Amino acid sequence: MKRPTIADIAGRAGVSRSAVSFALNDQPGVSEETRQRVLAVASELGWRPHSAARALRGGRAGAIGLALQRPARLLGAEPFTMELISGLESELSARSCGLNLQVVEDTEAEIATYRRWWAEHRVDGVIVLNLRDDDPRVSVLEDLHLPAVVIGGPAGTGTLPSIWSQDAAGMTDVVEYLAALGHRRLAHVAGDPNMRHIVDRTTALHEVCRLRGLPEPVTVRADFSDEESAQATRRLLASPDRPTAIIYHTDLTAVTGLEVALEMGLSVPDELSLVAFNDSRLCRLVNPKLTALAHDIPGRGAQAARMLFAAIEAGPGADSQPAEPYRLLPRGSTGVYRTR
Amino acid sequence: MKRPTIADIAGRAGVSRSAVSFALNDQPGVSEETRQRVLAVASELGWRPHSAARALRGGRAGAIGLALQRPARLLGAEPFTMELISGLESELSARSCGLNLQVVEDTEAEIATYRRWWAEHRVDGVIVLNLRDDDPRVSVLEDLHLPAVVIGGPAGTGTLPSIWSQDAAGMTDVVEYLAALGHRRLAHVAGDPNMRHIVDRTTALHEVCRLRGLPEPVTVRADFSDEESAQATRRLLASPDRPTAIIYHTDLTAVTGLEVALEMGLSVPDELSLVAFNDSRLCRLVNPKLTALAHDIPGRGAQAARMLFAAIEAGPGADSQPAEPYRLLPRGSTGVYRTR
DNA sequence: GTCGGCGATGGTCGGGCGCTTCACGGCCGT
DNA sequence: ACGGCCGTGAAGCGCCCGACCATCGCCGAC
Repeated sequence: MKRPTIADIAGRAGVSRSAVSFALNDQPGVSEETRQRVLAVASELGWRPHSAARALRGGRAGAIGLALQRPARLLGAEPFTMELISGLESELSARSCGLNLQVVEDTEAEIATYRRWWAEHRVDGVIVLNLRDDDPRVSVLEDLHLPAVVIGGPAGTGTLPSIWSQDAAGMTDVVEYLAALGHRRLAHVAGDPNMRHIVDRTTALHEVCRLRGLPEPVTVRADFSDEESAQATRRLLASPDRPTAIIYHTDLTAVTGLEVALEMGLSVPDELSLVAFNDSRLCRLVNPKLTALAHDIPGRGAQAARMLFAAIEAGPGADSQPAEPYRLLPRGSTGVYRTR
Repeated sequence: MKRPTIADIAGRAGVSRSAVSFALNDQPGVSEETRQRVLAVASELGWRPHSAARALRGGRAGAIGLALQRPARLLGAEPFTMELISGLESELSARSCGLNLQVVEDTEAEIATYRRWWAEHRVDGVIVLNLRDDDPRVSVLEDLHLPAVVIGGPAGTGTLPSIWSQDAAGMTDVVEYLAALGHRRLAHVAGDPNMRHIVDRTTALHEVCRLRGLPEPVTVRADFSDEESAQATRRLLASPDRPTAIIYHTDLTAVTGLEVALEMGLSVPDELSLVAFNDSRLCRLVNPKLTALAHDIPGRGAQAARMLFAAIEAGPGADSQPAEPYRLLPRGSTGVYRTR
């Protein structure tokens, strides 16, 4: 079984290759009758354009790239990535555009991947995750003129359009909700403090606490591993003036935190309230169910894809957009603080 | 910034384009000295082969395909996919081969994707997941002569090589372990009974129970959703001769089952033992921790990638291989059955 | 009334994207 | 003179598109 080419179609339809090309691309220059004949032959032969030939001709690669920078064994644990991908795909498949995935070790490798994709003409644009302060990826992508959409921001993305999750607003909602429940000593188990969204949240947390006259909150770092999160929680809860509410930067860390709290004999939510950024089934699987800040990740993926297509077609200079705000979903893990 | 081509290198190095090509591809026909000069210029210019031009020339597309057939919102919940991908990538990136991802609705769409990938020359081969009985994907891939490796099997994969997880052996281990703990009434919360591995497990379960003189086990179906799994568990536990041990087909369904059991006031493991196929952090997050059948999913991904490369290079007719066997990891959710 | 010119229509031709590779051709040593 | 060794030229992968060309109908000039 051989792949048909336009030459095959041209032969069968009794016209030149150019005529076939015009007909298949809805270009003027062929009569309606010829066009129909060509289309009929093409579909009969099951013709599809050879993506490499198109790309070589100077057209699109017909794919976008996504580099994932996470330790391999942790990628699976968080639903975020797959949800984002499924959102991306919903837009991509509508335009029959492929998705190129690459798992990379670190930022350096990620940049190398972008250069490679660019030099090899493999992708028409990329989606950038987890923006950091002074992120070197931004200027590389600008230099390469490789269309890109950053998820994160809005500051620090240079000329690249971005989708910024409203992390400060989300954190503000949480703090006000907890304050309304009577909580005063808050703690924050955060991720990598180089991440833009972590900074935004931390800043907002301290800001709101100050405004409302709450004591200075504690922010501790714990990345994705169970151990770090468990240990961070253990330390927070063992401290003399232990917090009455803890906000976690992911669902996974929050669930781990909950286990630790229960292990230490604390009653949730009577003695300790817990909130997770990122909602997922995980939050509903545990007991009590976790109060969470939910956002529509597939929706954000779709939005990113649409923006990327716009950037690919229209060139740089597109506008950044806010993502849908977080929705606070109160569940069993938060409640009025009861002094004993 | 323009991408350099071999013509640019040829100009700078003062040789012909063919000489450059020979030098860059370790082909004979250029002197060592020229080769070094060319390589130096190439790396100075940051040259990389234009993947489309190579592919057009008749070479490889330099990418493999993975079609994921799952409802979008469920894809994220299970770590399986991402772990598999990270395993694939570990081999792919070593050969600087890309991964094309496509989320599809159903088998029909998946087949259409294979045809498209084939016709568009987009991938050199594909990985096929979740083999079913009389799987129509197999014959399509055979007809297209598109190299493929099936994860699942070994039966029913036609001429395609496969990696077969030893599901029957895994199930046998579990049953014997449970029997040794004194359990006699077993139940099995399984997934889609069209899936090959589900059939293998179910068959093995019934077989072993028969051999050991245990009563006929119950198999009920529950796919990936929380509700189905919860309901299946509830029904099993409400039946007059309720099982003393339940085996779940995924970590996620098992965790849901555990929640239901605790909700119904059963003590785990004293009154009910639970086992999950597929280990993950989820199993360790809950209390008691779940006994699980673990297997190395990234390892399997890597194995699949290696087999696919072999199939791409050597043509069809490669051998199927067993995957690493499941390892039974006894944890807190299983124990001796205590009659009350 | 006839005829050249002209635009529109519907098509063909061929080059070239970047790369590989086959066929050949100098040049040297034997 | 002849066989390596190095190196060049050119073709061609499949597709797109700018350049070109034939035909025809229409119009105005004579």
